[in-house]
Amino acid sequence: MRMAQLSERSGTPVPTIKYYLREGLLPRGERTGRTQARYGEHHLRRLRLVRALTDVGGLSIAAVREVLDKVDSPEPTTHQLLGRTLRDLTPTASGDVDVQAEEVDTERVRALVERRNWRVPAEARPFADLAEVIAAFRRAGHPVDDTALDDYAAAVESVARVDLDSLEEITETDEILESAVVRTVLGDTLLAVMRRLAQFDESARRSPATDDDC
Amino acid sequence: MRMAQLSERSGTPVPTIKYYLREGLLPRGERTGRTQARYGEHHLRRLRLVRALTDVGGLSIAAVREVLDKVDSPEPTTHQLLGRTLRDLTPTASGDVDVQAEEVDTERVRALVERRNWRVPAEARPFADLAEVIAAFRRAGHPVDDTALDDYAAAVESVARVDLDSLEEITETDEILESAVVRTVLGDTLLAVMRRLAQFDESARRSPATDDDC
DNA sequence: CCATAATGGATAGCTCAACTATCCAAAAGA
DNA sequence: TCTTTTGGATAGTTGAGCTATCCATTATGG
Repeated sequence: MRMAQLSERSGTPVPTIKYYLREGLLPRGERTGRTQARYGEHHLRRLRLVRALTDVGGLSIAAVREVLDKVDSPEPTTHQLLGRTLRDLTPTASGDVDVQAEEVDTERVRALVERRNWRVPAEARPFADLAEVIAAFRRAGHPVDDTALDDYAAAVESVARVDLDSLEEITETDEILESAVVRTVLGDTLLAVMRRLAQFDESARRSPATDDDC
Repeated sequence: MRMAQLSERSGTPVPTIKYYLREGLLPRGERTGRTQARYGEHHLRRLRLVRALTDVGGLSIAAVREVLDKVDSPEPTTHQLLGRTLRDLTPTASGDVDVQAEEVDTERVRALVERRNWRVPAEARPFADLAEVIAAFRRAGHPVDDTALDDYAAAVESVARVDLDSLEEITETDEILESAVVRTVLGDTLLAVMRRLAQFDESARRSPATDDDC
């Protein structure tokens, strides 16, 4: 297909597609002439993937390029590569928060990891990220206590089991990484939205009053 | 204290504080002269709150202003106000995603809510949000099945119970709304980061190989 | 008490990300 | 043939989130 069709079928304006081509988010089409090119279903899929990661997942163009580079990497999908890819998907909008966690926060994360028997090294990216988030709670004047942390940890453990189960169902090995990225990034948004629904329900359950509030 | 001290104690540049004052994220200080004003601990707390919500929570300035307006609203903290405040904290980075969910996605959300016995009306904001996220999975070529949805729902139910428990511990009624906002917004980031750790652990648990990968 | 420095507020400017518009030569279609 | 469309290159636009400048006033040190 040509770019116009790619645009129509994906709902993305042609100039935006050209921009993605320039930025390396989308591979070039197959050249059929000096000023002509063809695009296939693969391009359409990739384009829809990019839109999902940016629009719903909230990733920046630069972040999308980074993870797609890994997804396209030719090396086999080993546990290491999977781990490295997931690790770099920091959910903080900017990603490069220069807020440094204090010693006390890092220590709490270390203790949590030990309590949960998590096999993650203290050098792992999300390890430091978690310390920073816990520090942010404290600085905002609303610290989280260890009980809540443990409860949250138990919840994400079951989430992670579902995540890994979903990946094991995938037979095409070259789709595993892409699926892991999509399910992790969009899954963050899904869990956040679902949490609002559950909060809403739990709040209604605890409130004795009539609640016909939309 | 004066603005210079407010800046130093919060780690925020003076021009940024002035910007927040203009944007209504921070109340004006108490005027002590035609070109002088005093700021108190309340301003410092509020400033740190703003930084946490933007830097770590990923909220836009406009979104922060909206939720702070509700936090500052003089009406008592009823269940309705709490629900309305939490409802409007859409986690999607932009918030105003114009991607429309299809009928099939909305129907799946309706069925999920029924299976879980959630007391949320179909007109609630997160209801439509969830349909949109599920649609995004499908369009990206990696649909979620109902089994995963149910498992995620069970996980967020326990998260929501922890959330509401934390709120019940708060005695100062005028702090409940602020705490709900902070715990919800920063909690999204915390859960996402913790999920990475749990994925990392679960992956290591399932992989027979040696994994000294950072 | 006077000179100097700092302050709060208003206004305008800057920077970056994410597009969007224009142009052009070549190719496609009528 | 001749009009339209295409892909690619280049430059321009928009909005968010700061940042810099200016000025009258106020604090402050000698």
